[in-house]
This record gives sequence, structure tokens and C-alpha cells, in this order.
Amino acid sequence: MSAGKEDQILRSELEVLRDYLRRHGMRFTPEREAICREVFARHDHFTVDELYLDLRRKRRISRASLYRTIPILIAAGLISEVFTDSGQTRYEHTYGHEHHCHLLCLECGRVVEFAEPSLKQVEQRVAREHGFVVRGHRLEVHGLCPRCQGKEKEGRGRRREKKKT
Amino acid sequence: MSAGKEDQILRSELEVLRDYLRRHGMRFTPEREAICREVFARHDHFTVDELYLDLRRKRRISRASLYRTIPILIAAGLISEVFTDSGQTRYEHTYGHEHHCHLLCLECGRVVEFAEPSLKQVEQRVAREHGFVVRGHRLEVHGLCPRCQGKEKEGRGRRREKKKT
DNA sequence: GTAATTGCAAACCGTTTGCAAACCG
DNA sequence: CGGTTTGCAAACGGTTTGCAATTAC
Repeated sequence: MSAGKEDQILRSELEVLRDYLRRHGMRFTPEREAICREVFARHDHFTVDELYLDLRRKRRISRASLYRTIPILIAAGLISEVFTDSGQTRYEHTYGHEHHCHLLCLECGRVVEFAEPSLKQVEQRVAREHGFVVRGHRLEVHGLCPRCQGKEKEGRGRRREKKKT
Repeated sequence: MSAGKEDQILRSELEVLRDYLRRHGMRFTPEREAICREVFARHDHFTVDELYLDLRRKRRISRASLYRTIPILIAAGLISEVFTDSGQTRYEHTYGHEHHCHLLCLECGRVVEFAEPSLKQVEQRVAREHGFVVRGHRLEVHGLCPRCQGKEKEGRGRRREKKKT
């Protein structure tokens, strides 16, 4: 991703967004600004619906705007999809942060972030070998967290939970 | 995963399935057998629907049986989810195969598999540091394949295609 | 002014589920 | 036989989309 360039002044996420929009003939609207602010205000792995409910408390906004804005934030290098959890995609803001990987508990869904610098070299090697230009990577390590070891259900993993209305 | 244990006689996937089912008080039905065979007959990253359409040509089967059987095959260590592509989950059979990672073209969806033995150590280190028991990992490297470099649309990636009926 | 964007509601589509009939052990 | 599994069709739920009204530039 384009983040994490050290020795370089970091523009604010809003500037990045504004620039991206301008360069693409798109408009910098209050909705897009609010969504971007909200995304950088939280420091978790959020779903579109969580974002929607929080934003909704502060202003008028529709889910459609969220669904239409998320891909823009991704293309602008501000956020990325981190993983899919019971059918819903989870995102995190990445602009200005070191790249990191995720350790996931298969039983309870707990997430631990960790750095793995060696993956940069893996990226390079693979890209060279296959003629790709690399844009990024995603590493998930799956396992059982301390609390969930032993009480393992020997089953088919977490089921999708019913929506809590 | 439980695959890839060298110096050990490899049971056939059907035996593995039969054992798993018996140990769990479930039945070895012709449907489950057919699904398992089909999964090991193909060597690609398939969606449930692709599997369904192919199986359908050979025998009577319902989508529901597929959706109910896939989690069993996963729990039995025969297949795994590889990635999500325009909203659909793609799987591959993994039993009896060395673990590998995937290099994905963001533009056309092309997939290249590659081995990365060093990830075993990464798994171990992270697991130790956080007290997890590791079950496996998934590494995706994202980029542009040779054909798609340059013609890059500077956009929001591939859109979900309409179903081809 | 005018093309882009928003909100709404309906459509979409992959997946899950209730139920009666079929069937494995 | 009895509890599992199947197929069907309907339900679910996250995401996308058509459209008229609104708005950034």
C-alpha cells in the first residue's frame, strides 16, 4: 500500500481523499468527508453496518452512500478490507500505519495484530518470479486463542449469528 | 492443516471422509461421496455454484446438500476456503497437497500459486508470542499480472459480474 | 447550469433453513 | 425402525442499483 513511507510528511487523510477525488473528477461531499472522518476516528475492524450505525447518530446518511464510498477510500489507499467475518467484510484504516498481519481465533473471532517485516521480501521475490507488480498482501494466521483451547467444539467453526436488529 | 505429512501413507480422501463421518455419528451418503469425488476431480479454485453445475450434469443433487457438505469437508481437513472473489467464496482441495499461497491479480482475477516455507516459522513465532495454537494460515499477495499492467483502470477493482443464468 | 451525488426502496444473489419424504445403519 | 439427510422452496441478510431530488463546482 502507499502508506508507511517514512521520512516524508504525511498528509491528512482528508487531504488524500480530496486529492484523489479531484484527480478523478469526483466531488468532495460532506457525506464523503464524514465517512472518512468516522473511519479514522475508530481503531477497530469495522463492518459497513457498524460504521453506518455510528455515523447515523451524528448526521443523516444512508447505507448506500457508505457502500458507494468504501471502494473509493480503498482505491485512495486510505482503508483496506481485512477479512470476512460471518459473511460481513471488515475494514480498517491503513493510511499512515505500518502494515501488519492478523492472527485470528477460529473459535471466538478474537483478532491480534502483529508485524512481519519479512513479508516484504516474500512479496518482492514472488512478484519478480511471475512478472507481477505488487500492491500489497494479506496474511492471516488461524488458530485457537488461549481462552478457546480445550473447549474446542470439534465442529464447523462459528456459525453466523443472527442480526441483533 | 493435517495434510502434507511426509513419510506416512496417505489415505484416500474418501476414506478420510468416511472416517470423519463415522467418528461424528454422521452418515456416509451417496451425495456426500459424489461431492467429495467431484471436489478432488477438479484442480481449480471453485465456487459452490460451479461445483453444483458440474455435479448436476452427473446426478441429482441440490444446492442445499452442497452448502451443507462443504463445512464438513473443511472440518475433515479435505478442502479449504481460499479467497473471496466478487462476493463468492472459492475453495480448493488441500488434503494431500503441500500448503501454498496465492498471488492474485487485482485487475483480471488471475491466480498464481506459490510455496513459501518460511511461513511455518512465522506461524510458530506468532503463536508462541500470543499463546495461540496454530491451525493454518492464508497469505494472499495482491498485484497486477503482466497482462494487466498499464491498462490499469485506476479504479475500484473488478465489479461483481452478473450471473450468467 | 449541469453533471455528480444522495437517499430511498426495491432488486439481487449467495447462503441458510423449515419441513416432509427418503434413506443409512 | 429411528434418527439423519435430502430436495425443495421460502427466508435471510449483506450489497447493489434505478431513479428523482439535491448539490458541488
